[in-house]
Amino acid sequence: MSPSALPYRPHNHDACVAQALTEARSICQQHNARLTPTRERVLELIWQSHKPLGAYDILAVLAEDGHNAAPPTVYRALDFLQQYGLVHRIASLNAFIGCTHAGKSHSGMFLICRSCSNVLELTAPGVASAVNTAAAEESFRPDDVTIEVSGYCPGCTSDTPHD
Amino acid sequence: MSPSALPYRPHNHDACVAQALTEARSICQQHNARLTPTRERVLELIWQSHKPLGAYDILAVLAEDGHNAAPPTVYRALDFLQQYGLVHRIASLNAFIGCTHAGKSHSGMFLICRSCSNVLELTAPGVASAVNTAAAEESFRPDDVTIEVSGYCPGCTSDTPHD
DNA sequence: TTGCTAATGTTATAATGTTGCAAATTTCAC
DNA sequence: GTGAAATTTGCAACATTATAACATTAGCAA
Repeated sequence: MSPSALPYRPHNHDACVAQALTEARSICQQHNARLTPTRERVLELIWQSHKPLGAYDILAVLAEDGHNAAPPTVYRALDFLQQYGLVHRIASLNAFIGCTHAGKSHSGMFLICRSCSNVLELTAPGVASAVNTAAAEESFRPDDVTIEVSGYCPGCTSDTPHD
Repeated sequence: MSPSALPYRPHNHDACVAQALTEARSICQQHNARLTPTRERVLELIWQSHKPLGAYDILAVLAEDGHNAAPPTVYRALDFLQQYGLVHRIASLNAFIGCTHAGKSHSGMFLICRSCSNVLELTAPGVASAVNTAAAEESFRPDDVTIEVSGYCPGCTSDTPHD
C-alpha cells in the first residue's frame, strides 16, 4: 500500500513546482502551443499548492504581482492549461489543480480531503473500466468522465468523528 | 442489454411524476420530515423533465406560478430534497435532477447526454466498489462520491461526429 | 513594412449561490 | 385550547463564479 502519497508527504515543493513547469514547457513545445508568461504564472500558482485554487484566488495573487488582471485573463489561461491537460477543474469545488499525469492520456479520479483540502489525483484503471462497462451496458458513449471523491485523507482520518 | 432506459423511452410522464411524488411523500413521512407545498412543487418541477434543471430555472417557474420566491426559497427546498435523497445535484452542470432510486441507499452514477441533455442515473455497484478499492489503497476514507459521465446517449450517438 | 493570427486588456454583465434577520407557521407539552 | 419552542418561509442584500463583446497589442511570416 501507499500510506503517503505525494500531496500528504513532506517534499521539496519548490522543486516539485519547478519540475511541473519544465514538463509543461516541454508539452507545450511539442504541441506548438505558447506557454506565455501569464499562462505560466497561473500554472505556477496552481502548483504551489496541492490544494485546489479558485479562479478568483489566482486573480488575487496576480493582483499582488502588480498584474492588473481581470477575470477573463485567468479563465482564458485556465482554459488553455486544461486544453493541454496541465490542470484539472474540480467541478464539486469550482476550483483548479495541477495535473500530476500531464502528457500521459489518463482518466483521473480525485480524492479530496474535507479536512485539509489536499487533493490526490489517481489514475484508476479499474474505475475507468468499470465506468466504461456500465456506460456500454446502456449503449452510452462516454466522452468525459468526472470522478470526485470527498472524504478524509490518511493524515486527517483520525481527527474525524467515526459514527 | 437495455437499449431504452427510462429517460430515453416514451412513457406516461404525468404518471411517472405522480409516482415520484407519492414515493417522496411516503419517504418524508417515514422520516418525520415535512414535504411542504413549496418543497413538493420544486420536486414536481424537477421531475417534470428528465433533464437537469438549474435553481434559477425552478425559480422562474415558481414566479410564473405567482409564487413570489427568491433564490433562498429554491435553494432551501433543494437542500431539503437532497437531504432525503429525493434529488441529486449534478456538479458538472450546476443543476438538479430527480433521484430514481429514492429511499434505497445507493451511490449513483450519471450518464449525461451532451446532445439531448437527458440524464440517466445508474446504480453501478461495480463502479462503486472499484472506487472504494482505489480509495482504500490510498488509505482514504470516502464520504461522498461524485461520478458524472458526459457523452452521447443511445438516441443521439448517431448524430455526432465519430473521429 | 505589411498584413495575418493569436493573445491580452477592458468594461460590463450574467449566472450561481449565501447570509442574516424578521415574520409566519407548525409542533408539542401542558 | 394555550403558549413557548422549533421549524419554515419571506425578503433584502450580497458574495462568488463565469462569460460576452469589443478594442488593443504582440508574434510572426511574406
